[in-house]
Amino acid sequence: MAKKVTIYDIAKKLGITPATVSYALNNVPKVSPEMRKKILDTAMKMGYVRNYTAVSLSTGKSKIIALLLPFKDISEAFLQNPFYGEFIGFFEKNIKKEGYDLFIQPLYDEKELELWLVGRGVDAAVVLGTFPDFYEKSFKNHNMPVVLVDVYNADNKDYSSVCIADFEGEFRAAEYLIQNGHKRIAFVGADINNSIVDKRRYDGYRKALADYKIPYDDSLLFKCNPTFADGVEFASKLIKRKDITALVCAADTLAIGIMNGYRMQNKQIPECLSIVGFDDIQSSSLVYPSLTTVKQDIESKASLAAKFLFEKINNPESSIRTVTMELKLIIRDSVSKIN
Amino acid sequence: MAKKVTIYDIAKKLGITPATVSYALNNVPKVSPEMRKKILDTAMKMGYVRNYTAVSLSTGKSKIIALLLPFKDISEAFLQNPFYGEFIGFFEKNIKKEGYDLFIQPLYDEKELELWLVGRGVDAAVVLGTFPDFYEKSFKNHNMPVVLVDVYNADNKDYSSVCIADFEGEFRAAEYLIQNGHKRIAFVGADINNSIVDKRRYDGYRKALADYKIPYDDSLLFKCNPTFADGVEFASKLIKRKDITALVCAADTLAIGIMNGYRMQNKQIPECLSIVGFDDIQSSSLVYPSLTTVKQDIESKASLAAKFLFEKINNPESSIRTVTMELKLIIRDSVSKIN
DNA sequence: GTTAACAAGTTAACCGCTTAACTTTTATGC
DNA sequence: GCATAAAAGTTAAGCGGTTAACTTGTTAAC
Repeated sequence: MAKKVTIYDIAKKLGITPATVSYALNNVPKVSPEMRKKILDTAMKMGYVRNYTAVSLSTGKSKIIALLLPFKDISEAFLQNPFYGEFIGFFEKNIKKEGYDLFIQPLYDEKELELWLVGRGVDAAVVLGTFPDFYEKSFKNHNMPVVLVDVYNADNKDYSSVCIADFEGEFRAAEYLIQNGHKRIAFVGADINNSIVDKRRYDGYRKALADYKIPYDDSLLFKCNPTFADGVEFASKLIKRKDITALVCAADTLAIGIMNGYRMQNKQIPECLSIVGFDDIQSSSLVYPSLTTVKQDIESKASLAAKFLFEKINNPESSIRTVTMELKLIIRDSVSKIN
Repeated sequence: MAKKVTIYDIAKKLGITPATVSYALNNVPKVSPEMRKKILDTAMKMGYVRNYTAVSLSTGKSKIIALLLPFKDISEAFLQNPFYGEFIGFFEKNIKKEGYDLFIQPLYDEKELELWLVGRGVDAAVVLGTFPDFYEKSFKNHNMPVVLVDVYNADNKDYSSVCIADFEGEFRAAEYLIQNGHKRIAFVGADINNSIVDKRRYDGYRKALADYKIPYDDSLLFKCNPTFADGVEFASKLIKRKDITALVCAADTLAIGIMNGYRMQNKQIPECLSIVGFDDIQSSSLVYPSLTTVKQDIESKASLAAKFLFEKINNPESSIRTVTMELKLIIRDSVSKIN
């Protein structure tokens, strides 16, 4: 094991105090330019590497940001929705620029969260998707800078947040179907009484129907888990509804599952059913027919989240910021024109 | 900010020394059962959380394992191949059981790696895919416990490793095409002079042709980046080769891209071209037709990697272990029978 | 009845770095 | 020519634990 070089070693070699070395390394203007240069040079020559553990203990700042995923298990996030992987990549780039490192963590119970925030001493947190009460309790407790992403608890006006225009996005999706001549358009998503996100999307869909005077009744609202497998199963239920010609889906994974279910029963898409997804996951352009869907700009989302978070880190008194990002309808081949 | 509770606070409240508290919390048998209970109880009551930073500085062990991805950018891994997300999830579960946390990091240059290993004080590392020289230099230098996953530098007999039976897997893929009557079978992958993995797969393919006395010539070997986009482009080149009836693909992403390219030119798969992929990514079962491919057991891979790593962590003198995992051919709909 | 061994604590140094407060030297102003 | 301030360092305490070495009171052994 190579002996680790400390600021003491550097100080001894130069016949000065560790304090001076520390000041030099931190660019504190208390060291003469010549001395600073000598220190930096010998530090480099000796292969000095700053010990973050010691820095962290001493300053109380770890330069670590925690990213909390809305799943019990990390891989669930990556498998269920490519969104997370992409977001994390962009977000990491943004915080690395500022000298921070990222700890990716799944949803904890209260005790484990405390263990993390306090035990590992993270400086700040990004919360994705879900914001349980015990998060807030812990965050408040430790006065933690936090930014929320895709979180819709209206009562959380205490944190900056960035989310997407679900309502407008789904409005456009439904509108597009209407413009293609569809009149019996269904909506499928998670339980809109529990999922705020899907409720927002549902509302956008309803608004489009209303604006264009397309009749709606509750038989057009379906509930289904947003997963591939559940979509496949749901398809066989939907196929029986001969009146429905188009479907607005709250998630691409679900849409792709449904398409698969139709194919299994030899029903063509979009001839038998026009379908619009939500998210624009990578598979959406790969499946056949490729999926028309509502897309969000993940890169901007990540950089906004980072920006808001650093505002809080650098100035705890800075004001709360909230942004709702625009969505874009990506037109592919899963919608047919009818007359 | 809630005042952090330390072992000093606990000690003061009980009129004892911090040392005793530390011993109690670490289950060192130097504290009477009654005292231990009192300590543990008040620790809990006061909301004590162990400060890992301090522990780390004091013991030199951080309880952090670094996972090094073969990309410059984290998101590349997650987007390019779902394998990484899955592996990480399983691996994390395994190390969490042992009280370790995971730091996911992209490929570094030398200086940044040192900064990590030494600066953050990680205890051990898992290396995925690529093992650059400077990794080895740093690891040797710091006597770091390391396990290699999918790394094929034959000269690295110093580290435990787990990899997959590329040769046998691709042999089976080619054999399956042969059994379905194909005679002109091409292979496409990354440059086999640079990618050891794809060379192994290519060799398996060649062996199958040889064993079954199927003629081979170099016009059957194609080079293409293993990405969706490159696959789409490559398809237009392949379509011109009327003699080729089947294709062995070194990656699913590539295979799916090629399938897409064929569809764009109105060529049916598997009628015009039978195709076998490699990896069994999630999309492979979603695309149409679903992709026949070679699948690996990621969960076992991750738990083996964790096991080998802990052997080294707990006993640096433990012997090097190497495992090559079996692969399974998943038969779906992308291969047709010809006579 | 003395000694040795043990149980249950305590003491204090250490991990590597930061930083407020202090000292010494040199420059500045009038 | 003298007070004042600035520049460049030094000193030492502190961050929150760990742990080897020491102390003290009991118990067991012969």
